[in-house]
Amino acid sequence: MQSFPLERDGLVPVYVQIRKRLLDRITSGDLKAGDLMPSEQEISGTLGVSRMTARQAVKSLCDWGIAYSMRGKGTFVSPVKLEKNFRQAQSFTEEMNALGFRPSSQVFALKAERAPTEVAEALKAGRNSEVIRLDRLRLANSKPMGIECAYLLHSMCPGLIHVFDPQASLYETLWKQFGLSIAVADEIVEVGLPSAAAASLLRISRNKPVFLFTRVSYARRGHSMQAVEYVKSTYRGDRYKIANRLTRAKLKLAGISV
Amino acid sequence: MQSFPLERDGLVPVYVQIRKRLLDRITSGDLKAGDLMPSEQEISGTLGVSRMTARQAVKSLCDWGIAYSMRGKGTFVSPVKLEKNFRQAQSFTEEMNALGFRPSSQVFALKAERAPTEVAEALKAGRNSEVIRLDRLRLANSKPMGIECAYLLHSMCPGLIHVFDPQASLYETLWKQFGLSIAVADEIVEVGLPSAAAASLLRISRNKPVFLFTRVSYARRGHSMQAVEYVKSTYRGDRYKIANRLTRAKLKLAGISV
DNA sequence: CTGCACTAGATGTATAGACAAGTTGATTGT
DNA sequence: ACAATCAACTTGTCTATACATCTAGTGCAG
Repeated sequence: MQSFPLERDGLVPVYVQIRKRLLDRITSGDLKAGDLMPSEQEISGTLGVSRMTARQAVKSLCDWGIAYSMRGKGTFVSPVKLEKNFRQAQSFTEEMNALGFRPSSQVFALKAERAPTEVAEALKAGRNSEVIRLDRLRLANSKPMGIECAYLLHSMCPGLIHVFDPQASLYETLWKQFGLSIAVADEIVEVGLPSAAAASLLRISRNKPVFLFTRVSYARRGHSMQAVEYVKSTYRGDRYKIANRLTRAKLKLAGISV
Repeated sequence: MQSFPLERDGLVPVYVQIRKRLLDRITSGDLKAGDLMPSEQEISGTLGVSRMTARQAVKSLCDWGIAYSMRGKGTFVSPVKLEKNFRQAQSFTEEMNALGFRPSSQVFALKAERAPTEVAEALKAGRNSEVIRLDRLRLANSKPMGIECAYLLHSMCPGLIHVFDPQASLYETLWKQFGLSIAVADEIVEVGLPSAAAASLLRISRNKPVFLFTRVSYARRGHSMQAVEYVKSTYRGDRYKIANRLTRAKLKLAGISV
């Protein structure tokens, strides 16, 4: 643990500073997988904070799966490596940037229309709700990766048609222009064969398997969680794969298995 | 909040009891999505616990995504429904049971062999490690769903070949016979076309797209996380889909995006 | 050498209090 | 009528303490 003093100016909570120091020791390799981390008492004494504050820092690392505690023994660094490319609710743009590819898009539809039944139901909107439809071919390093057909609730982002830059990230635009931050998304993944139009755009033959995604994204707006976006995507099977980390359900006592 | 007293016998922590009461109010519909939950002070006063204990109960609900807090306003029930069928690190058996199907298996290989290079690397075991290979056709309601080819470290489950019941759940056997509890698994999902053998077993033609899973499962044994199982699976694309819940990365301040 | 008791140290739980900071609505002064 | 202020209530952070429970080692009695 570095011993230079913590900042008590109230700008950054003390437990966040402690957590950052612990994370730095893990990412720098000073603390390796399976290593014993400093105990709560030790942190408390070294940095001059109460044990509960030290505990708050350690516990949040455990909540994130970066460490785990064993009663009576101590807290250890989790041996399962942290990998960046586990799919989060991030946009194609962010995902490709994280993987080191250069993302781009070709917009071939951007217009307002009545929500199809399937879309209206998924977004829990009225049958005749107006949506903005955005069809894009997605490319990484100029090679076609997939097609995305997005439906956005017009009421949540009025005027998107006029302010949207075809090369910009949709999620970034939603945030900067409309204050919408996509917090969670439910996604169904299926396999299939591409439609004739999709095969042509993706430059593959129609008998090549593809990923089919159906996604509903939710934004936190004030204190309500609002369905904002419905997307159907087709991605090339030879250029795309999904990495998932599966974790055992946490809840059994409570009767809900999350 | 029910007002009958909490049990202070130390068997069940007080904050777990409080959490259970809050969860009961949510699952029973007493508290609906978007509703304001009782404040920490209110819980503290009503149940006669300290505010920090009440807070611990509320915070764990927030950690699980069941509720969310806003400073100055209160804590609200999260509007996104809890669904049971989001893929966890559960076995085929558990998954099919949860979906209401009747799972079964046909074992067509169960033998000890030297780990192939790919398997040895994934399990972080020596080149000549002995593994147990278990090939199974998986069926739901007697219809073929997929093929799983599992490699298990022999050192972690010696004698599995003799005690394994072909109709039992592998994970259940690992737990009951060897004390191995699969805690986390990393999975790669790809799409492809089935091999001739796979197509025949799955009773599909070779041009039907399939899911290809590659999975490494880890068990917590003592205080170390040990790779135990390497599985390659082929699942029928017309009978299988994946439901994922994607959540925004929590960490930005700390410099790690989990 | 075996086995039991004890101890030091670790996390888990619980309490009581304090202050900071954000929200909301009522009150008060202009 | 309007605007600024204040009061009450919320969550967020931090401290100091206490006891429970589990682990691992030490040492002593047998």
